[in-house]
Amino acid sequence: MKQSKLISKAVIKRLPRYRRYLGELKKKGVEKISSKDLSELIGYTASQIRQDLNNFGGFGQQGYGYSVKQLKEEIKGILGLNNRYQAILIGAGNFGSALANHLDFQKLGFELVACFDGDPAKKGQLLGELTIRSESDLEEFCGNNRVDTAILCIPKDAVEAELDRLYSLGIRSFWNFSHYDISRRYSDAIVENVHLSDMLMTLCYKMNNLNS
Amino acid sequence: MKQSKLISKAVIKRLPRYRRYLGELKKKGVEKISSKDLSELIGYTASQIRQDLNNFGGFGQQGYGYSVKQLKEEIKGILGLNNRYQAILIGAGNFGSALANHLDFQKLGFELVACFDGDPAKKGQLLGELTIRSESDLEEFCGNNRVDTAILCIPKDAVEAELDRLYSLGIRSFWNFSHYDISRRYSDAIVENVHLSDMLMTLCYKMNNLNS
DNA sequence: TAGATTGTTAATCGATTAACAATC
DNA sequence: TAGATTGTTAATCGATTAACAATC
Repeated sequence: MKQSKLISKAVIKRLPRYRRYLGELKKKGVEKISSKDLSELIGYTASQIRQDLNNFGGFGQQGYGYSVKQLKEEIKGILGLNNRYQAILIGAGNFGSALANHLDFQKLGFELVACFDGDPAKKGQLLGELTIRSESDLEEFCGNNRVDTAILCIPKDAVEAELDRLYSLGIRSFWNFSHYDISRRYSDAIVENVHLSDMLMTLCYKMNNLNS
Repeated sequence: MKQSKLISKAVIKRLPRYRRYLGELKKKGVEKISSKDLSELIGYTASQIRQDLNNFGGFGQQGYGYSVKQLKEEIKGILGLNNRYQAILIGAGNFGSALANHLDFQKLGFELVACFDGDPAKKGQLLGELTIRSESDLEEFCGNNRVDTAILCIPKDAVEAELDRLYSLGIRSFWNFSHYDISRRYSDAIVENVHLSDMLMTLCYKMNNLNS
């Protein structure tokens, strides 16, 4: 991995898709693949694939192609999926529960180490393998454990106060399911936003504009 | 709204954000806003805002700015949020329930008219205002009701068979939470993908590459 | 009228695609 | 060696930013 120059956002967004398709190829026992064949599978141009991969180093071999296994590992490394960033879940409602139950955090570079909910009735309940903690135990937990990331599954109105708490506890990385604008308040925060309603609106737009 | 030329994807992706901020301004009672002021609020350049809006028509007034109320309505119209596209939910697990309970479909151009789940034990249970139906009632329901969109909240392995069924029932619009590649199978399908694990990987990458 | 701010054209920047020499 | 396919440079395309004339 060379990666001296800055990698563009567009490239980074494509990396998980590369990883996914390479994983499938590997499962099928495919050992090598050319940019052309991968192109047909994944839906990027062969040229773009070679361009993308060469941001990080020359993983291929002229006249041969790319080793599926090696390339998959390289991309894992680039994405940093071998990390175990410790994440806490804030809000154990429908969305929070869905994430906790269905995402394979380990494969994604994270470990879910705790979840918190403001509803006293939920305290002590099980969410997957975790016991739901009271919101008020947040400071104590963060004092005793390293916490790298907070997953915010709480309503927009509750985010600002919660964010201030988390930030003051040293947390700088957020996976945000609300529409609250974290980056505006803390410019040094690392934020990934999931705006589901925006996505559904985009689908609505597409449906409206089929013939164009 | 003129919209003779084709609107770029980049512009469309920004529209929901415009709508959101304009909604907030309207709530606060703000009547007009200049591209410069909106720029500081929303985080796009003033130039970009004017460029974006002029794809659809001259909504502003020189020397004055934009009417918040009018602009919000225009954007609603462009996105097509006054529609009531009839959507059905396939899969009433954690994610499906989260969507059904927390999204305001009416504001997003849709109406959730039914939900289906393969688990017989769930049949008849309430999900919000809807009663969960059996997967096997899908054909009958689609025969008696207009269905514009299917929201796929089922595991990847189950998607292909289900997709074929839905497609054969005439459904061409999909909100897809799995990693199954719908567009590859049906090139005339309108698809919006939500790849949560890809997003989390992107966050992982960002955390790894803070200093660059 | 003078000031403000749009609408729009031109300039810049970035990302994708095409081409091809390098090389396995 | 000949064929295949990469790595990389150059060309194209698209999106963003800057500039400014039009105009409210």
